[in-house]
Amino acid sequence: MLVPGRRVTIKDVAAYCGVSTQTVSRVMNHRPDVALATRLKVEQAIADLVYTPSALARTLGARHSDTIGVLLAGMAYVGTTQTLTGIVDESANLGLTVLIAELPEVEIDPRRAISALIERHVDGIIMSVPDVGRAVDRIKAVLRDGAEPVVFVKAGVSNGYSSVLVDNATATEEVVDHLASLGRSRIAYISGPLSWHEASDRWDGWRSGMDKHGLAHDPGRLAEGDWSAQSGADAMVALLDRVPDLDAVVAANDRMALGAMHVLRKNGLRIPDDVAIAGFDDIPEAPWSTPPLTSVRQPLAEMGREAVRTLLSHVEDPAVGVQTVPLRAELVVRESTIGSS
Amino acid sequence: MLVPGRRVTIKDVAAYCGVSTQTVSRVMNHRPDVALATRLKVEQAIADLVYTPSALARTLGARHSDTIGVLLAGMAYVGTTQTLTGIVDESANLGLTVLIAELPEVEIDPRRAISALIERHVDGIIMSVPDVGRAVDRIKAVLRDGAEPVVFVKAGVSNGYSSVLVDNATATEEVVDHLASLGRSRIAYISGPLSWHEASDRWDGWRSGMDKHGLAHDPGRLAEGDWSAQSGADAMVALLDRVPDLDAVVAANDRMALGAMHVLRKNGLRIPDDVAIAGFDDIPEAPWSTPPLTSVRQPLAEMGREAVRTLLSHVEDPAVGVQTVPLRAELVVRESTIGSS
DNA sequence: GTGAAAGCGCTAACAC
DNA sequence: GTGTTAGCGCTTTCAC
Repeated sequence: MLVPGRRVTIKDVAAYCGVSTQTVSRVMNHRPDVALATRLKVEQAIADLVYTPSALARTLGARHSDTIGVLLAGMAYVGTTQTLTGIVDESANLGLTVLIAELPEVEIDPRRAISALIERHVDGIIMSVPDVGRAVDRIKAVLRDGAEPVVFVKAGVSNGYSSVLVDNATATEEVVDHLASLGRSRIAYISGPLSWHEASDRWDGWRSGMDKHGLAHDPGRLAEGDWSAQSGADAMVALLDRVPDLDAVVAANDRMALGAMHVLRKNGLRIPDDVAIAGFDDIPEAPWSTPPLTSVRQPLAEMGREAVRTLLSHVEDPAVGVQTVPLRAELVVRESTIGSS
Repeated sequence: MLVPGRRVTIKDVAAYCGVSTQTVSRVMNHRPDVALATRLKVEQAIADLVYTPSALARTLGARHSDTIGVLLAGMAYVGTTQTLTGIVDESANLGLTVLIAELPEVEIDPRRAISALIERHVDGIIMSVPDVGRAVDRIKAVLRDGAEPVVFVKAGVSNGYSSVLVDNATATEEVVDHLASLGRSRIAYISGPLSWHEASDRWDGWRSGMDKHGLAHDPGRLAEGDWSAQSGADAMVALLDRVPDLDAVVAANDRMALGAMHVLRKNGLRIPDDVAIAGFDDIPEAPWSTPPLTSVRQPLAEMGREAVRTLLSHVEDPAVGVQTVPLRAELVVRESTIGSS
């Protein structure tokens, strides 16, 4: 009974069962003021005609879309996907649809991507973009003042918008605490690109941790990578050259830690006997490296869920103030720092 | 000059510069039949008012959205993200927007997710869902007959829809060829869940490869995992018990291979001297395991791009026939099979 | 409880 | 070249 090629509309349903389109609309929106007999009749018609309502038309008429936009950058980076999963899950729970706009590269002008979301009448936007260089500033510049509520995830604290994030500095400090408690004192650091806010926060954490324990953290003990395993290996080579007597390494992410472990092993250094090493992210492979890697686990999916809830609070009450939601990261200790037995 | 809270519409722009909405529409769509002076005037007005056209309204009027939908399942699995990146990139190149619907779990009823896409008037849909159990059949059952063009990625060959995929069986056969050429003969296999089409294809490849070289592939040499590293470790334990003299292992993905390597090492077996091992996927960590892991690299991003192009060919010419686009996977040989020097 | 009318923001088809 | 008239499919507002 389908009319191929033509969309089944609310009018078709109305005509099919002899009511007005308004009544069909009421049934679809579960409004109470419809007689039971009518409701049944309409529901049958909807089923018979395989009617799929148009979200576009609904949004246009209703002035809200029940849809939130997500600006994503660097989907290839660890974690982005998990955050997105949290966003999608929680949105489904709350009856929201998620629209995704991807920035192929972090440093690209976000104007078009954000427009794509606004053009589709999203009720609000979650910015899941690493705070690199002026990326977040550029986003803020594009946002029409206050037209749509916005929440940042993993970035952009105290920029005038709400944000959900973990305290990278404190988490890294805890890694240093852990190593210091094990008696390590000559601790080197492999950083991510310092243009990344996350990287510089973690670096801060390493330094304040070292300070706390009265340990040296001169620039000679720092090497900057680009998050890749290869860059971690390169950084390790440089550090071994500059600090031959180091007894521990903290890496700003797990991939760089894996690269560094490779180099340590090549140089005949035993992990953790000679050099202890810890990463950040707790990627799925971390427990399966040789030896299993101590790391910091961020509640990535939970951050996504929290971002949705925070955004919704803004959508429902535009007068609500800026909120900063800090979540705790967790140190996961494995053999790369404590050894096996 | 912004009117806060109210959307700037085409009417505002038209009134602002004293032309009809139609003329504004023409300018926005880069139609040639507009006088240069008028065009300039309108463009200035658009800039002045910070006008963002409504994609919703445009779609409703134009009867096409220039938007394609992607049904995604198992974003946590390796590769899904890369395929999505390819889809997003190529879509941007072709001036298309991508709408994503996520299935939280593979086995969930896809009806709602597909509806969400159709409700938003997508011009076509890419199904990026692993072929598990009856998942693909269920999708086909939901599709309104031929209303929207559909392309499957990494699944669903010869189901009446176009599809883009790699030949998993042949790729796995090449892994066996490689090991056989190295003189390995007692080759065990760690499979993914056999309810997954991809897993059973790879298993087929292992068996036909073993057959080709006259090697035994009895069920005792097969262990089934769930793609996780832990399950690979468990499988390896079982295999060592059943086939104590094995000299090589093929795993259906890299994570299970990592788990298996862990167990081999725990048992004092040297890789690859005693046991060679190969995985599948070539995850970023594969070159950095101990030893670096031989694996099979799929052109995941390219599959995404190809899927977009194939879908577009259907959108542009509804009469075009079903297409099957096979892409080649590539064996990446590393030390886990050939040793270091 | 139900229906009629107007409008959401845009484009297609036709005038001029 | 440009404007006018109808919609696209739905929701709102206000009748009855």
